[in-house]
Amino acid sequence: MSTSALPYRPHNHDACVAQALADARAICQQRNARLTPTRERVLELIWQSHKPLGAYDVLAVLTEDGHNAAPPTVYRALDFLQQHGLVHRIASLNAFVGCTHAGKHHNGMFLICRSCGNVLELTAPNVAKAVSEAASAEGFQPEDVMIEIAGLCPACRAGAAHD
Amino acid sequence: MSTSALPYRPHNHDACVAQALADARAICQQRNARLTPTRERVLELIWQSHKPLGAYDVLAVLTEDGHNAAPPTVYRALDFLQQHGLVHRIASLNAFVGCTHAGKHHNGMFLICRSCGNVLELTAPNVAKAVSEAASAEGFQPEDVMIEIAGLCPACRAGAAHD
DNA sequence: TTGCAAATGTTATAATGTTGCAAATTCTTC
DNA sequence: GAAGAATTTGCAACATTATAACATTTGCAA
Repeated sequence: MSTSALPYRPHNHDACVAQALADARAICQQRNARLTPTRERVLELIWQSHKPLGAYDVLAVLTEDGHNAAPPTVYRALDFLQQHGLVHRIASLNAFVGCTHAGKHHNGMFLICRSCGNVLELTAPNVAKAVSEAASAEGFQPEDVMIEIAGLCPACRAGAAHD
Repeated sequence: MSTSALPYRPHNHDACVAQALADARAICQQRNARLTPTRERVLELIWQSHKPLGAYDVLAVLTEDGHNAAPPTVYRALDFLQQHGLVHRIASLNAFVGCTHAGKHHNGMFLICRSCGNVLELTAPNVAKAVSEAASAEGFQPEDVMIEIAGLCPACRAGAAHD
């Protein structure tokens, strides 16, 4: 059992990844989308790291795997995974994280710890509502909402307290 | 008077730019920060465009100006302007816009029209509050909040209606 | 089994951003 | 005003992130 780089609540991360992959397979089957070996492997790699993973990080691992991969290989897989809501791109980091609410169409809100690098995805109805109201007040029709919050996670706050 | 690429409310854009520059000068003076000619020119260029401007777009204009500029020239100016709250970087576009609330420390919320490319900066207290509450509920200490909303601005919605 | 669409391989290149060091400029202090 | 410190700029090279274009292969269906 791997226990490093956990998000806020401790958990068995291998099981967590396995679950995510199983969910992804189910979602893709239901949609007649092909979760090919490369795509699945990329998803696995992203899930194994709770920290956002860059496209070239993924590429490096694929190369270690013996996979003869080039940037488009990775970006295509990532596009696919994004389209099906299986991963999110964190724009402020140029990196990707596994989606913890796979399948549902949603725009997560991301808490990004600047110290340990972990990212927590949240769905905050109040935030979504406030954003939607603010946009409406300007006559703006929102389609894609991106909320990324950098700061300190609980663990790192505690650590920083007794530096 | 230039009237193209206006944000949601019509205005005299030249005056708008001039005001932004005057404000910037005042802010920098007050802080003993040096708004050098290059920095000021970059700020001006960004303000002249209501659409976000990429670093290399800025660079191209500086080059036209006869300024012997390289990428670091632009990025350094942009860093300076960001640090003093005079411009914002829009992460989802890798581009920069003039800050409409210069001087005040704040995290704007950006409405980005996917059709015309204009960006409106908003301060929405309800959104800020909801975000802060959601983060607190997770024990997370927010430092930098980034909210970027892509969608359709009022003008483009109207246009799209009778396509 | 042929034909089509989707997915992948491959090469090259575009777009964005950074590092490191030297030269010039501005500010400070005497 | 001159010496020295600090900031800003010039400049070259390079690093990182992402895409374009086209050929090839694979999976699936008629």
